[in-house]
Amino acid sequence: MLNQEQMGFRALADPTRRDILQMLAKRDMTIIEVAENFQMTRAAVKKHLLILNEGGLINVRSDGRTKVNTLDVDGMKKVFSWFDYFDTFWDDRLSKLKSEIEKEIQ
Amino acid sequence: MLNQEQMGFRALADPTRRDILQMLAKRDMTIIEVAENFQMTRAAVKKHLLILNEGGLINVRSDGRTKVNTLDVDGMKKVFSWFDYFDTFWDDRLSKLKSEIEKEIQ
DNA sequence: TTTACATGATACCTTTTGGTATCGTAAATA
DNA sequence: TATTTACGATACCAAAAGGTATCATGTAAA
Repeated sequence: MLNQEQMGFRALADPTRRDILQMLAKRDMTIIEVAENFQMTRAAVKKHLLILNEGGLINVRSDGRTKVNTLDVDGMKKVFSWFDYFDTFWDDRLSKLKSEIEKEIQ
Repeated sequence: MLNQEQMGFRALADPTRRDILQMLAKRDMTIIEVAENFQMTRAAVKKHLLILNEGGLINVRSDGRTKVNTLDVDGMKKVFSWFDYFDTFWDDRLSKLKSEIEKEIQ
């Protein structure tokens, strides 16, 4: 098995899966609800959900006979934080934040 | 051809390519210098550099008979900014950044 | 000019990926 | 009980990904 970081990035590599994440950011959804938004079969959607789960980007909660897919915010953060390595290059974003915070502090 | 966002995420999906990006964040490198850091052939590294270039994450500058690979900061930012969609979930990261910057300011 | 060097390009191979079709199962419900 | 309904699992397929081996090319240096 590959490491968590790799599984996370792998999960993000597919446009369908990125779309699913954005959908789950709005609200939790069953696999059927997710599949309604795509033209592929439910089986294909299921595979994407599996990969998202393996990447730690979503979780599944049981509710009776239905299963609800939810965004895993911590998993998302972990992938997101890979970019921290490049913080020195994000100057304008950082300085914007910085000036906002400076204002806030005063 | 696929869109730029997709090509960017595709480029980030491979661990070798993410390593290359981190190396180029430290300093510009020729393909030979990059290849010294891996056990695969130069041809394989070349393919990775191509995909990184197609994803807009690196640029290549000619210098005599050598070619120098450089990080494309703007391209990196574009992929990075995909995560903006999830800003509502990043609260604690923002506050962490905030406290770091506050320390810096003092 | 000749030779060495840095790089690119192509053919080929194996594994992974993204998809379909199909079958199986457990829980609501008529 | 019988039948939907929500879901999972598996076999299979075509295309893409990641790698090697090999050959070609342009530039620097002896």
